[in-house]
Amino acid sequence: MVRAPCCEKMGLKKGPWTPEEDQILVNYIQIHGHGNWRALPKQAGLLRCGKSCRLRWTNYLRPDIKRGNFTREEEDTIINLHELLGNKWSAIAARLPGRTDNEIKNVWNTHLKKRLKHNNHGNNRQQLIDSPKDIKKQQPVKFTAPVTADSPQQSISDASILTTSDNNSNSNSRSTTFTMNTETNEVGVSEIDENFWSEVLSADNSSMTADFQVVVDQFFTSSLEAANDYGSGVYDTDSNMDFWHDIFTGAADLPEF
DNA sequence: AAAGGCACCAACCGCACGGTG
DNA sequence: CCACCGTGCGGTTGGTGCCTT
Repeated sequence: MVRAPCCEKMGLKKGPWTPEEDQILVNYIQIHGHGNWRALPKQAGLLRCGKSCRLRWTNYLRPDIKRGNFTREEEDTIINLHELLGNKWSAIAARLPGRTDNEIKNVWNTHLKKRLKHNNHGNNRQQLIDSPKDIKKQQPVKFTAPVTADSPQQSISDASILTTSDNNSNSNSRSTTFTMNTETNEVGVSEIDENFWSEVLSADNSSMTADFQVVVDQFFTSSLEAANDYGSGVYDTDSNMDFWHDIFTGAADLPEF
């Protein structure tokens, strides 16, 4: 038994939105907020399902949407993030203010995939970009490194738990925990799995300590630079990963940036 | 000028997940 | 524990306009 699409109810409109419908939706949300999406169309007087309203608002009508073509810089960011995260469009969009996941997905499918194919014809790295999930099939990397600052000699043969805590406040102490799994891709390079990147990059900043936010931001910047360098053969993935692993686990201090 | 092919992108669909009663 | 509901996400579709023949 297949669930009927929500818009198949009698009288609900599908397809492109008219300017009048847009205006009704914008006016309603500006006054009342969106609250419950399912109840919204009825309250606003729209013959649409809640899902359609939410999509129209988040992908097109939201005031903070950036319109117009993507800059080269934005495209490069998408390419690098896609290399890190795979098809996690919402996580990528979280790093591109004003751009929606849908928009990024469209740009990737229509422009960037072709551009990469053209630029990296016959290159092993391109296989990885086309099918990032292949990484999961690889054997885990076996290496010994500190797990936490508290137990620096522990082995992390397959996974590690990273914890940082706010040292500045005992009473309001918080911690943020991420799980890091490492794998080897098809060209023999050690990589940290995409779920880790997804968790870190899409994490709610308010739940992180200030110190950890610095680490994440610097890690992100470094990863982008590294990804840029990789194409020219300069990037040493293994040493880069070891470096950041030590920073994350407290085995090394965060250097001056 | 007309027809067919192609590219683009807004919108839809199905699924997964978290919250709640 | 379970069912239901609301929401978010990623994959896909279909309409439109441009380009080529």
